Amino acid sequence: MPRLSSLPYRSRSQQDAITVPAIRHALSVKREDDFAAWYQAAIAEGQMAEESGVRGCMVIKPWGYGIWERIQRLLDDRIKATGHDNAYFPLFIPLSNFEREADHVEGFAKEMAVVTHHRLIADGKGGLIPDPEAKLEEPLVVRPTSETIIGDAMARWVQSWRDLPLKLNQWANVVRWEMRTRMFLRTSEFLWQEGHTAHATPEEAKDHTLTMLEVYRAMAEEDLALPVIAGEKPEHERFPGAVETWSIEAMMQDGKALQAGTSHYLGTNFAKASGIKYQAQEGGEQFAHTTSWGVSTRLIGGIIMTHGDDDGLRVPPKLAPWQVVILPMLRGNDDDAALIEYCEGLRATLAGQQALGEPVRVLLDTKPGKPAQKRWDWVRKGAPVIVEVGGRDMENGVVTLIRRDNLWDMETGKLNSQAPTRESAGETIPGLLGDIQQSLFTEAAERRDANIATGIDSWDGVVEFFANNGKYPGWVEVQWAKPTGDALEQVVEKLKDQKLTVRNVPRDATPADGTCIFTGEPAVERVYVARAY
RNA sequence: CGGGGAGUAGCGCAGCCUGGUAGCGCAUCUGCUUUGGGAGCAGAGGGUCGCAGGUUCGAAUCCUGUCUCCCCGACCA
Repeated sequence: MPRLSSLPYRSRSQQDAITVPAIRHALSVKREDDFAAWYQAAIAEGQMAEESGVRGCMVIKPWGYGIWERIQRLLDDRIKATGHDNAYFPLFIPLSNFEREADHVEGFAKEMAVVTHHRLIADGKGGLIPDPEAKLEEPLVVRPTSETIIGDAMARWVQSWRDLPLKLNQWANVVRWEMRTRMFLRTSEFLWQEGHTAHATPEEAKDHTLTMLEVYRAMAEEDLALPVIAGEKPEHERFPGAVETWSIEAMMQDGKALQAGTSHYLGTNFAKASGIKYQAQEGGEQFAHTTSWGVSTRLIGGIIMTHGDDDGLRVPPKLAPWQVVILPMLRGNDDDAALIEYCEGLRATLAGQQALGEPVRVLLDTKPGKPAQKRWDWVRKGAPVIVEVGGRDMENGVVTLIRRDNLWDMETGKLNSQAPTRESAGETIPGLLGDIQQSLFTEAAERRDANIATGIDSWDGVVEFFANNGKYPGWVEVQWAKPTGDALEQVVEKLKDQKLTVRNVPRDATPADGTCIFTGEPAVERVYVARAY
């Protein structure tokens, strides 16, 4: 078994930090001490979101929503590029429509919000109650996902083989009445994208399921700097009503797995439930084969727990609403105007350039306030590059530049800063943004790879790994015989006792060559086992 | 949904046991000082103590209910 040091203090430079005089970090809680509390502090201090007063629902603040808008834009481009059109379907689904697919009902029935009345009346005590006279003939459910209502539309829109494939996507909110919620990771209402397609053949539909899985992998790794493992979910983790469920799985800094996106091949289950039929080219009526796939605001939780550090968020440049924040050290005197003008020169230069394929998003922050306070606010929010400019910088024709991904000088315990000339900063910052995007990915990928144990060939070995590998143990890759039915249930129970789950069967894994750690039979595939969110 | 903990100023908390009408630190505002930087001094503003009932002359404090958050469990594309 490889010897693994505990997360999140993985990198060499961070380990060295232990010998340096105490650094005054921007957050009061450290990842190492209490990861859950750190996560909440990072969200609050990073101005991402706050509680709303409604169970499981959150207010996403401008900085957090700005990151979601960036994800939307980048992913929407990828979805359009793979031939999908956006549409919008209703929030409310008639109960009878929702009832049609049996597994789907079983999967979601216990977490539904139901609308039963359409009017309120005074209760005579100064309050309001649903008007008993205004009870809906048929209750409406708030969508937990839209397979059934989109299936209903597809049944109308698909008549002929010429109507296929039908490739739709919608950006929407959905509601699932969760028992236990966590900001971004599991909220009762969340924002997401759900793609729905119909195809003539199972081959084409399965192929498309994998196409979208690959879109998610690329989006996660290239845009979010989130290394993921794409693979198939085991039978018991399938989406209700799906024939195959695939996922991308990411490792958080506490070693837990986060399912970051899913893509489902639905067979003809929903086509049969909704009546999505077409006249085949060779004659005869056929059911379409459908797919669905989605990613949600949960991705933001993944970004926080992957890139965040003890000073708050570190937002990958591709996602940062502002990639560069210029902070003039305003003194409230006559010199300020010249300083702002000097900064504006850099702002205009950068705004006219491209980084990572788009115009640089640069903010000249002239909001009143103490410069140092403003700096730490942007550190906590995770702006990739912070440029501070004081009077002496201006005299010398330079600026003071801080990279959020490399904040501290570990030798001295002080902030790491460079002092390029203003002209040089204008030229190098676009490239620097690309470097930061890459360095965040590399750091996360190295951390993940260092914390996946391979070669464990027994159940006892797995138990030992999770028992003896510190607070943040990571994942194990093991081989199994892909049990089904009762045999699978026994395995799931065994895992549950250790708080473990099977994550997925990696798509690009080398073939199994050993024995199943659960049954001792010849293994058929490799799976990842981990604690999970 | 079960067990535990918690809701008092923007944030973090004390006060609650032993009811008498709210306090500390940070933040905010004003003034002065300071000025390569997460400042110092002085003064000031801000809270129907989660909400609703009850007990009481009087409730942040005691009782009941309820909402929300956190942790553990069950559940969870």
